[in-house]
Amino acid sequence: MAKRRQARFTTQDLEGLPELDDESPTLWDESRGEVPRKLLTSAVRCFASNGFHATTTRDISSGVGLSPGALYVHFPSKEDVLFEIIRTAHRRVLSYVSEPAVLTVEDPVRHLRALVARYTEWHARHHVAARVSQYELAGLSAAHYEEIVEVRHETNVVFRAAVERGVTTGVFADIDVKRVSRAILSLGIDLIRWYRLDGSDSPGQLGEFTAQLALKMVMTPDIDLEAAGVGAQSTSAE
Amino acid sequence: MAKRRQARFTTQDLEGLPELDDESPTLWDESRGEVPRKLLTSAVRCFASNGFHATTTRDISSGVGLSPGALYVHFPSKEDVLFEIIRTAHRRVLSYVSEPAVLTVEDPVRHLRALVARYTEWHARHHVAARVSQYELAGLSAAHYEEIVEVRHETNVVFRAAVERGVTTGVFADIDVKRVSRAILSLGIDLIRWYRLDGSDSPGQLGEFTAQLALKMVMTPDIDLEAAGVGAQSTSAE
Amino acid sequence: MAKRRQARFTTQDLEGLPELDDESPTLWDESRGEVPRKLLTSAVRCFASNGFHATTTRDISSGVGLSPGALYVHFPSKEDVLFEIIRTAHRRVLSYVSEPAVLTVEDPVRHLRALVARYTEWHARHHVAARVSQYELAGLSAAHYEEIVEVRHETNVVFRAAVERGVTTGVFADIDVKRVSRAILSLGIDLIRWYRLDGSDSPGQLGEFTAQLALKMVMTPDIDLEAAGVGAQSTSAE
Amino acid sequence: MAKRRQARFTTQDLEGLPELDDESPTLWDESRGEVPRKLLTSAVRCFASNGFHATTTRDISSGVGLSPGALYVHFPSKEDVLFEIIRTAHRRVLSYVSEPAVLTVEDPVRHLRALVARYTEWHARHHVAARVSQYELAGLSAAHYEEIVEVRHETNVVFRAAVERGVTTGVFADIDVKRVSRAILSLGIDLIRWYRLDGSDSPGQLGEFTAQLALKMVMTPDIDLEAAGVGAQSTSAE
DNA sequence: CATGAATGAGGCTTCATTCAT
DNA sequence: GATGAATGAAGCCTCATTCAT
Repeated sequence: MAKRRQARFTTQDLEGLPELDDESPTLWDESRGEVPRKLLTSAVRCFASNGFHATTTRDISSGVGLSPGALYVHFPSKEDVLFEIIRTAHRRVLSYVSEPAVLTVEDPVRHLRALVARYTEWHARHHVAARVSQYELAGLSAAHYEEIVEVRHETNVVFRAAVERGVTTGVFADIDVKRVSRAILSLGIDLIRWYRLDGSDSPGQLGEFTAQLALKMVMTPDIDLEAAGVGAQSTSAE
Repeated sequence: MAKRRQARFTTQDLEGLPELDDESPTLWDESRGEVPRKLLTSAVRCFASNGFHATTTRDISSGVGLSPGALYVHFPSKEDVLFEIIRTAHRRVLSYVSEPAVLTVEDPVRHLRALVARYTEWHARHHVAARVSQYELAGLSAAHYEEIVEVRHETNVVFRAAVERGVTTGVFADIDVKRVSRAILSLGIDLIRWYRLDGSDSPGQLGEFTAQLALKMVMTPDIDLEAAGVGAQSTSAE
Repeated sequence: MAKRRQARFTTQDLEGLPELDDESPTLWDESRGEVPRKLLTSAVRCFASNGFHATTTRDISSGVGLSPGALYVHFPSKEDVLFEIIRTAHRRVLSYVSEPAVLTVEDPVRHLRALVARYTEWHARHHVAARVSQYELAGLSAAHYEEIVEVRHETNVVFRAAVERGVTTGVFADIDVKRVSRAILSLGIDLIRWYRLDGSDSPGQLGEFTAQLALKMVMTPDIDLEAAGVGAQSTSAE
Repeated sequence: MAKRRQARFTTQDLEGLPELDDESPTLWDESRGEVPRKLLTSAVRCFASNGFHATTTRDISSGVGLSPGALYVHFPSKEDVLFEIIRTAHRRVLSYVSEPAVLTVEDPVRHLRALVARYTEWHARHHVAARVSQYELAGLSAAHYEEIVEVRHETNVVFRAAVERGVTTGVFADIDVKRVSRAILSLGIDLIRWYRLDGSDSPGQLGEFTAQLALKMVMTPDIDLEAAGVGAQSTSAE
């Protein structure tokens, strides 16, 4: 009976992907000791493969070669581990797109381009942690959730402002700022659903590519189907 | 801290949103009886709010006013309920973008536009079921998962073909078919993360808007930063 | 390592004492089903022998031949089982000493006698449940604890009033009402520390005996050591 | 509901009652170092507030500002700490009522009075440690329990002998020695359930008061309800 | 069909105790 | 002596699932 937790990707499987190993460990505050950082890395992998609720605290600690109770020496609860991961990821993204190198770019085009490229690149490079950070929000307590929502909002504001500036200055086409910003963020985030570091795109390349798409979205005026020289037969088809 | 299953959206909450009520019940095969269909609808809401693993079979059955055992009269297991939901959703999407009204459109521009509009519209209208169908794949058994992957692939092929056709016929710019198709699908799916039926966009409007963005992505040639008339100071900044 | 829970009396041991079997089952509200009542009886025995915290939920349910989880079909938590026991015991005592047959006795002497006899008799007859009810209060939640304190207070009031009446009417000696009432309650309760139904005293006999002691305490004026005809040598000894 | 260990009295609370601070530290053999004595004092408070099983070794050591492992530098186990407390308390009581000043009193009245006064006074003064010593016996190992039972028996014998002497010499009424001794001990012990040093009675006053009650119990002949001048109506009522 | 008590397999967390530093 | 990370053995409680009614 009960065919529970058929976990498609086990910790072992992931161990086989060296790219996953390389990524998370660079994420955590160095103020933490080595063991808690390893636990966070293990948790990221487990949560990303099986989801928060399908991951046991045993999975996390045994991923570091420790006993079940060891987790609680360093974190008050499983939920706190999740929170730590999500909070860190959200903060890192925000600070990565808020660095002076990006913020100080005067030209709206280059500014947005840099923003999107960095945002996308970060999510690609940290796609495992990002998956947890985007898809496991339901595992957070109400209080922790609120805290994350704040950071998300700040990040959104950064993008909306960038698009807005381009429109206001007339460099971009006359587009719907809120909707287009939302779409740009979608492009930069949704890749976590399918991205793999060992695929054909490096994080940097994917960033550039996505930035190009974003620019097309903001710089092109709406396409008028009639004016687009579309044949008569298809006009009626719609 | 962190209460067990703090369920941001409870069944009750969702009950309060009539839009959610209206949507799922239209999804299920009419060959099924009324009770199983109600159970599926209840399950969709629970899975969407709390996730598959955080949802209990009691949540599902009590959402229809039935006792714990009732679920098993109609479904062999909780995982089968999930499978039924995900399979139905995937099939509906595929058939919705494969209808003659779309397939027979000759003009690549109008064809892609219709495709994206429909795809987006479907996900917006059924955003609750779509959330389950996209984010709870990890809850499926390996065998069921495979079955879903097939359908997803077919859907992807439809989009890739549409983009390809535009490029081949020279109607679209000379773009990277695979990457752009992927990005278009991202736009049409990612809205399930934030879309609400009671928001400012109707599914139809969002579909049109997204279609426009997709057209911009396929019809605009790459933007040359130098040629874009960017000022000198920022040129060096990059 | 760890020689935890050496439980002097196990459920089995107690099973051997038929007197224990006879007592508790008569305590519970008949509105409850048979299984919950059996669980309460089992819990009383476990808590009395090992204490609340040293009793496992498994001990309780296996004492009725059920599986570990069965307890939770009938009670929300272990603490609720304790509360139910303590509440029932406290209420029964109060109502037993508040019955018309006692309350309506006009004569203060006979009134107090009846009160003490009944109070003592109840604790003797239900000494196992009473032990839980008196010594395991620390296991209650704050809210539940408050509820019990209320009932205790009511019971205390009954005794204090009885003593007061005797003093006011001049039937008793001129004693300290509060302190003597407290002492009388001590006599009626402390027997739960050592009483056994199979000992030489029946609950009724012990009740009568204790009532006699209580009467001596209220009807005798303070003893003056000097006037008590005590020899000179001992006077200085003090 | 019901939080784990809702500890009505925490170490902090107790810290606030200077009387509690003053009492236990005087109990321990001076042959022990200062740290172990402080640990015992901390343990007494914890065990008294929450019970042995609900007290963690961390509670005890942190109550002295030490780390978890510190306890084991001085005691082999938590149970040994409990044993040390209970043994010390029991021995102190026995020796306190066995001092020459009491034993040499010739007069049975003054002898019993002194015995009860001292016994009561000790329990009042050390009511916190006494609570542990009386109510946490179930936490002891079988071997340790036996050792304690011995001491208790010796103490009981002292009281029984005192009462017996009074009866034999005709100074006391013709009472049931065993039962009355038991009742007297009840009066001297049960106060630990409710006594507080900051209440209206000092240990000495409570001792005197209880001694008076004991004397009334041994010196008064049984009260004959008929002869007690009770009115006719109540005679039949019984 | 539906019920709901019961099961049994964990899952999260706690905690007495150990041990390297 | 003291520390505090680590252990491993439970303990409370949950939950998918079964089955007699």
